[in-house]
Amino acid sequence: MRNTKVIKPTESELEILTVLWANGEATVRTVHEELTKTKEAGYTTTLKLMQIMHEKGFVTRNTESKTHIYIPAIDKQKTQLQIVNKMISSLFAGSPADMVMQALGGNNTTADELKKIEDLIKTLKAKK
Amino acid sequence: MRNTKVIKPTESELEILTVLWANGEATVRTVHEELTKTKEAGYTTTLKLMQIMHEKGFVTRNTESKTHIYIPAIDKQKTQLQIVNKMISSLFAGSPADMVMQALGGNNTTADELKKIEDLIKTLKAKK
DNA sequence: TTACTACTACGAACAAAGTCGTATAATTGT
DNA sequence: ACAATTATACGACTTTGTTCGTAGTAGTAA
Repeated sequence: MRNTKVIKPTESELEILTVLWANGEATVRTVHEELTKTKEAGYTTTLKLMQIMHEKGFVTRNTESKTHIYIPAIDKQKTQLQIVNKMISSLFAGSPADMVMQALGGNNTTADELKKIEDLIKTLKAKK
Repeated sequence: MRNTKVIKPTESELEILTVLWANGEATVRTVHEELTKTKEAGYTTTLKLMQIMHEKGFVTRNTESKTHIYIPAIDKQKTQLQIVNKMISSLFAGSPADMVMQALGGNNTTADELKKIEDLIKTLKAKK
């Protein structure tokens, strides 16, 4: 049961996925309008990116009606995890603790958030 | 005092910087041997990348002897923080805790690492 | 029907990153 | 001195990501 298929969305693809994850599904038009709130982009550029994502298997789509509906095909958590892990290995010499320290040290993390992490660590330690 | 020069090393450049940061300074040979512990790469490829990094100002180098010595020219902490923060905002809706949970949720964290993070949290909580 | 609008498909152009071969020069060992 | 080794420099090529124009088609309104 190898579940180690490497998924590597690009920066732009990630932006699109974020919209799809938030909406469950969306048309190119919807995604495009969401994206252009933040940055410039031509409609056909967004379209093309989404078509490529379809080829890569990052999304599926319903083509019954003329206007296609896109659905994310890769898992949000799993994708996030892969990206974080990659960053840990390329930027933090493989030490999650080092990255966490940057993340927590550099931001004003609320006491509430710290508590959540603490609990998580307790759970993880219990599993060992 | 705007210190917002955007530094965006590529994936490969980050790997090289990590070696330089760890060693303080290094020759191409040293960096290359370190990299090839993890992945395939030709020597001249590493060399070229480091030359480009020099052009970009990511490193300086001492060319007194034939074998050049490369020195990181951008700050480790600052670079890491910048990249981590960008990821937190673009992929984790601005919540460091969410990202940390992803990072730790992967089963590759040792008990030792967990301990370090636990200590860090204690320290942070004490500061509040 | 005809014109208009909204959509998809697709190729071309471009840019950035990474890879590598080759020329050449300095250094080392015999 | 000469061959072997170890460097740098640099151009060319490949791959990947991104952007966009254009053609064609389906639906819509007059």
